[in-house]
Amino acid sequence: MQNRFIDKLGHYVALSEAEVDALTRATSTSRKITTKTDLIREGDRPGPVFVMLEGWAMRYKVLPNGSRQIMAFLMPGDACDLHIGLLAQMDHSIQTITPARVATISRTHMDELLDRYRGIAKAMYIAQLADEGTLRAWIVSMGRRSSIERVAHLICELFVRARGGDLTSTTFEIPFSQIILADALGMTPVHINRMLRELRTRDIISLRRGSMSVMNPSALASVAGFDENYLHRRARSPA
Amino acid sequence: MQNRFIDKLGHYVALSEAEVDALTRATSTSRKITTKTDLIREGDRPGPVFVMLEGWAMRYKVLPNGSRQIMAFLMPGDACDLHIGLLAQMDHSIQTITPARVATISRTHMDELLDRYRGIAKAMYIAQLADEGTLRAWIVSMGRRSSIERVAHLICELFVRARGGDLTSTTFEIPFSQIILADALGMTPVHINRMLRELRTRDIISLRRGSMSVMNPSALASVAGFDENYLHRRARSPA
DNA sequence: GTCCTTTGTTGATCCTAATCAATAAAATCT
DNA sequence: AGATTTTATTGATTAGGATCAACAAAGGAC
Repeated sequence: MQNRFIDKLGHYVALSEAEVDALTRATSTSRKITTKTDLIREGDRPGPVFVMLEGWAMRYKVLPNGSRQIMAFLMPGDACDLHIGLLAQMDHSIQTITPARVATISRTHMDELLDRYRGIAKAMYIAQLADEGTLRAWIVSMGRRSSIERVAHLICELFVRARGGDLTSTTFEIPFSQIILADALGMTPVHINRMLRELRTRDIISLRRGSMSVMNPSALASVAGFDENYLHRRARSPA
Repeated sequence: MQNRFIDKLGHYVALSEAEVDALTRATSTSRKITTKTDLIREGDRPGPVFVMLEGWAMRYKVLPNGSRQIMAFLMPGDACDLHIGLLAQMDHSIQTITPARVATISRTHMDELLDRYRGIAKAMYIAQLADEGTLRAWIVSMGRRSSIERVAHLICELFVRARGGDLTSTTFEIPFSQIILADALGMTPVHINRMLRELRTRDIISLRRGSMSVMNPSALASVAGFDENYLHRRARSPA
């Protein structure tokens, strides 16, 4: 057990000892970041690749009318786009949701790792494809699911991403305010509150201020119509 | 002027002659595909990379209740994910919307191109990042824009992607039925029809059965609140 | 050419979720 | 500790878009 990032990549691909070492070195220096801190802002020239070692963050955008839309959550083990450095400017911002510990890998160092270690490259490409699948799944949710299904689906997704696909395990805490949830799902905090109340009444989740826990994962998956295939937790078997 | 794929990559990165040659060879054999044909289906093991040379296609998913959500449009020059072959199974389907001509590049050939030609690799990574930006922009639209804004925003996006960023150019035809539009924007065909009527009444677009044309791009952009930065049409300048 | 299916169009009604509003309860600040 | 801000909660009302329905028009199939 190294760190959450190496764990996650190692889940996709069996990494060699040299690869684990290289990743360990690449993420050995990290910064503590306080909550609600922008790691990078829309319009900025992209810098290094960020790796979340502890804590949560979100990708988001604020529209001219002031409303905010969250487009992704980053949890421990997640990295932002590996080739991000190729872009002229960021099209969105990234901000911490909780206190966090973040490692950075420079663009040249990242390129070197991808070049030199096939296992790392493969694992990171799979991670990127899984992230894209997640974006598509959010589009499906926003377009074709009711509000309570959307809420349940997002919670399921986070649960599976954090727990490694085990929907049967015990409770799991998500450190989101209802405002965060609203801005991720394209709803109002008032309506989120009502949908959460409904799930709580059915003993599917429990709520504390600023966080919630899953009590009954299978009931939650049933409300959501959750199918986890888009998270691609099983890599392709060797042809 | 080779084909739309090479044009598009060449827009991101100045390709060497050898790179253009390699891409020309890689896309020299192509198939004609009739409209409404699945190129690949959800659950399938991913095959080669598809390159759209002519015609349009869409990524979509059908939910258990029968409703469909479209998550992306592919137009001439677009390719599906370059590392798609790494996944165990597709999490969505891809289907042609019009008659199309499609080239395929095998996984091993793709890897070879990325390995050998830095310009191709860079251009394709930028294209992939732009696709991700597009997915995020769709999430923003679905979450935080009104229905008429959503319609206008999608048309703007397609216009800019097809025209190379020139929002001032003349009319441009989009070969979508209103049903396609509805399934892309998470709305009903009835409501799409009303929003299109509104745009038509204002002389912003014109409609024919099965397609529409943009008459007044700047008025359209104004309705949409369109900011094209997410399409990343300008690559990073050399540091 | 005729039949049949798909797509487009409009009107009437309903319902989900937004908005408006007021209060409570934490959390953060100084 | 007290003041201020943020977050959660509930009720009342409104509105945007869905649903239901009916028909027209175009395109494909045979």
